[in-house]
Amino acid sequence: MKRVRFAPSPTGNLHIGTLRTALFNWLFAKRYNATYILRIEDTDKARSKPEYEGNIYEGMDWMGIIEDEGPKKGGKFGPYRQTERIVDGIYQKQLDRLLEEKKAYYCFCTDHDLDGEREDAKHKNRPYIYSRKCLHLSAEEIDEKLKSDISRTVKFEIPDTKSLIVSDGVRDDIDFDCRLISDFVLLKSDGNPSYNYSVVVDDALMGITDVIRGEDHISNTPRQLLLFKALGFTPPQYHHLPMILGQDKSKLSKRHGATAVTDYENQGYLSDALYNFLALLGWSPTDTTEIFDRTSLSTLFSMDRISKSNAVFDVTKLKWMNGQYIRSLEPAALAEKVKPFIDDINLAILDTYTESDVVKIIYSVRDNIALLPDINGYLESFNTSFISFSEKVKSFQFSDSEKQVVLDFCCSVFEHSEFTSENISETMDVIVTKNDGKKGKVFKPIRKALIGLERGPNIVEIVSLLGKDVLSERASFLGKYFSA
RNA sequence: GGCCCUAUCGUCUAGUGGUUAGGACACAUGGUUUUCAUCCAUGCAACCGGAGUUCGAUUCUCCGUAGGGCUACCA
Repeated sequence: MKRVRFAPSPTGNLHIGTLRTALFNWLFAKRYNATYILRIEDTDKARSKPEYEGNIYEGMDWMGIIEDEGPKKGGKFGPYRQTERIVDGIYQKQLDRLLEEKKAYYCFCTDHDLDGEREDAKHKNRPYIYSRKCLHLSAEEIDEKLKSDISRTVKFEIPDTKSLIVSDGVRDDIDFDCRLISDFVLLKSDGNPSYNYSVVVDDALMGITDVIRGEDHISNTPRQLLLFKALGFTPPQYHHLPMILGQDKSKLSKRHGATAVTDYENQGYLSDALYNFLALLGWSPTDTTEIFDRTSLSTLFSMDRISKSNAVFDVTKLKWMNGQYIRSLEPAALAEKVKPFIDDINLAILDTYTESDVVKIIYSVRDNIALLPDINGYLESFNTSFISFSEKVKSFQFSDSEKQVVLDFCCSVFEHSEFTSENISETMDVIVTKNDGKKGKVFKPIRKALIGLERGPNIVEIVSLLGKDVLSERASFLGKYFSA
């Protein structure tokens, strides 16, 4: 059984790029029947915040990505939060082995020393490699320094290998020259494991078989692979995903506008749409289908169709896709999604209707909506307020023939005992026929006179929902107004 | 600077040693619609450059170029 993990660090709100990584891990799990693990990498004490971890859960929940094992869910390989694993001594235990086997060593160099070496390397146009000053310390020297309160780290000694092959599930084998890689920190001076160290220990101990992550981790991979070997664990298969870029083709970041998943939720995107859209950023099916439900995505997804090149995040297409999803929703489901985005003014309008009419109203304007809050621009037509209506009507000019059409309609429509769409439509048809089949000459004045607006959803729908009472109020007003 | 990855319409992408290089978004035009929107049709638009391999390269190789990533006691 394969095991994959999504390992975000709670140092900010869940990012769209991070979410994509989670999604691909999730899709991999669904497709290849793997266990999906959520691990919180919070070893950066300064930047990690509980509220960010909460934001991650919130985003995962919204997207419907549910972990099989994780901090909240538990599991046999826990704990799943790195700070808790530190307390359990998990990293220390492995570190002792490395120290014992002389694969790692204490380093007492100061920031100042290290910065100097780095500057020197830069000056000489050479890659920075740690001088290994501390590798050659005698046992006595080390003991003495360890007893003092002098700051120390533990570093990994990079083996002198010319060629280290990293196999990647997405691209060809990648060849690294280890002589160009500097010894790096395993244990930070604050006593916490570094990322490159903790990630290896955790992936190893949690039995991770496949690591699916962003391409920005490629250069970390040789270090991690070396650590796997030094610890005697079998490394996972790595798969490096292309990056998501902003419009200017640089790494997607805050300056590109909305990048937090919650931003998209708040703007009125449907999680289904984002899910579908993100899946298509770096993966493509064998045919030209673009709209997938979650189930078919889970079965169609495959690692061998992941692309290698970075992708620009195109909000315009996401917006289009959101519209597609909105239009595919059933009336009740659409109403439920839309309601939280309706503003107070429009809420007041809807309050004058029954629950089932509200659902019909919302459904009647679905073609005009790309983002959920767009609904607010289309509800005015259903305003039953007489004051607001009469004021709007007074701003229009009506010709005599237009007045006649409106009056005709008002007379005929009340012949129906019920205001169903069919009945209203039938009345309309009669009037259109009377006017030489010229629909424009009928629909436009009726909309202006009865609604007080020039645009809006289907007039037949509006009239049937407005109902008899409101319409008779308006009709009698128009009767007086037109003859005045 | 060093190391690594990548390169097809503006964007997301499909694809092949010989194709009219396909689809989607966007854009333009036309149609349907009472209007807006939706929907439908059509159009516009791409193989980064140079060598090499080959009868033939967008496709394979190399070299450039461009973009991206990493180069931390951040993850």
